[in-house]
Amino acid sequence: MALPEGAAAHEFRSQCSIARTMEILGDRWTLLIVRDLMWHGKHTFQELQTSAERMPTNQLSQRLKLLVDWGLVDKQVYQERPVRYRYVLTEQGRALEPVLLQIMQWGHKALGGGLYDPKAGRTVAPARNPASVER
Amino acid sequence: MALPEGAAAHEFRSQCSIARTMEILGDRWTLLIVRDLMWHGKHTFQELQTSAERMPTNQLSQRLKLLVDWGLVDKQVYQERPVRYRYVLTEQGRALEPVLLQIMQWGHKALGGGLYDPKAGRTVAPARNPASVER
DNA sequence: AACAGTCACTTTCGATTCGAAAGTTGCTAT
DNA sequence: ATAGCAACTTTCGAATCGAAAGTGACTGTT
Repeated sequence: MALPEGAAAHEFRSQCSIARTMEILGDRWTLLIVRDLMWHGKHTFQELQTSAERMPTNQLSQRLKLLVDWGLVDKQVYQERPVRYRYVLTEQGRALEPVLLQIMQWGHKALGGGLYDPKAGRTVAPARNPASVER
Repeated sequence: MALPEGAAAHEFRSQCSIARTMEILGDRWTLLIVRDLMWHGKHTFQELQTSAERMPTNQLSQRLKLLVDWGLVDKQVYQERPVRYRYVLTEQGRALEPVLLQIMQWGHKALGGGLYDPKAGRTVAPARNPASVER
């Protein structure tokens, strides 16, 4: 099976799995898109951009394109006339769930962020105010 | 116990633990510093900057400052005259190990990166050429 | 037929950040 | 005096970011 275009063309700067991953996911937005696709039932451009963090639309557009190129996301037409698109995680993309979970755990403990339970589909521990975060 | 300065002053853009974490670790370099401090015995500025990925020294300097501000890294003087510094992970910093491990797993499977075993202190699966990465 | 609305983007542009290289500081060693 | 090293800092052009406005294809309403 062939690589997605974006991936095939790319020369990684190092052998390290972590470095390689950071070349794809190492920015403020990309993992938030993955989070919304994975857990929050957001699948259209509209839904993704009206998400909590209000990412700029040009960034969303670019990131989605990259995620598709890397084979983490699939872009499907779910309606013709007018044509509308739905973004869905591929198997590769879904494989990021343990990464998201670990990051969430850390962000919860260290930064007082909320804790979401994917199985229950709801937040099980609300975020604390940054000012009250203790070490 | 008080928050580290950088953290106390900061207003997160969202409640989400993942979004908060990405505000700190969401760039190409920061996690690589954490990786080197955690697993590869690199603790001085010199050691960190001659690491595989050759990060620019101004970035290294900035990132280290932020990591110290966030309380993930401790900067210690290990030698006076001339004064020399050693960077060490705090407990918060060490708590990132499961995150690193999951990212490594994903980067190995999805991008053909190498697999390092922290307990054994060595690479247990070498990186594959990007061109040969299969899905 | 004209006009408002929706979705999915793209364009623009000033501000910020990045990265490569060179420069600085404080000290030791010859 | 000169060279060398560690740990940065400065410089500066290039790349990227973010906020806002604009575009195009269509539908639904008057």
